[in-house]
Amino acid sequence: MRADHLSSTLSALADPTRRAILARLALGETSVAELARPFDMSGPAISKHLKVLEAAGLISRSRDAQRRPCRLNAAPLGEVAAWLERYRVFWDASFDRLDDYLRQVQGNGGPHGERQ
Amino acid sequence: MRADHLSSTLSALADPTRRAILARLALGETSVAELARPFDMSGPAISKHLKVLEAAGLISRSRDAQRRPCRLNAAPLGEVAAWLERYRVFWDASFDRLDDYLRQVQGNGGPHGERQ
DNA sequence: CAGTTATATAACCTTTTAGTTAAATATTTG
DNA sequence: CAAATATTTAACTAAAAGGTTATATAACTG
Repeated sequence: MRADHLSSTLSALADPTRRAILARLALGETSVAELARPFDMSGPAISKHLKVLEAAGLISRSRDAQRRPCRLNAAPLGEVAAWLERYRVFWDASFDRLDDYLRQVQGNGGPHGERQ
Repeated sequence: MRADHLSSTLSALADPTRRAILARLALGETSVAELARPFDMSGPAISKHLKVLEAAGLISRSRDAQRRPCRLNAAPLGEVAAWLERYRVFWDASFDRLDDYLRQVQGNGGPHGERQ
């Protein structure tokens, strides 16, 4: 398991089952059984996914009779978004054009740089 | 390796070495050797990290004599940001307060629900 | 063309991940 | 308290991840 928080958050998110669980939880708190329903997967497998999400701080669990309802804790997603912000300029279309411009000017692509 | 694009992007990002490589590339295109310099890690290890980043579409490589300079390709980061947007409301402070309010009103935390 | 530099691949090892089934635990209900 | 329900833990397996060293490839340089 990785030490830093951002890594464990990203690692937890890098699984479609876990992202689907978060999407369900965005609709509201619910039980493990209901979270498991959409998946062709054993209960213990879901339980492990929930453990990963909990370890990453993305969900928290309470108690309701036999049920252990889960709820979304989105704070770590905010940290991911904050990390991503530093790169926003790189994927904005305006920057793509800026980047092309800089490469032309600086000639980093060589004198015959692909003009597109 | 996971099938969907978002998963492989998040998986590629879930490693501090690879994120550091991206941070370096945000300063501009550079060689594998220079990317490797800050890390106490063999060349092949870095080469593998670059392969993971390339497979996720986060970098692309060109040729400059013996060098294979890498450059940042931030488009997949944009996809991550787009995915995250759906959750922004959940980590904004205003929502946290709204959520507390809803729990009090609906009594989901039980009649003696933790008031704090 | 021999040597050097830069990088990639092969083969291997260890740890982690993601799943399984069977058994244990916690809680409610009759 | 026995049975039922909801979930977790244990033990196991297979595959993937992340690292290593040794070797191969590609391109330049004398």
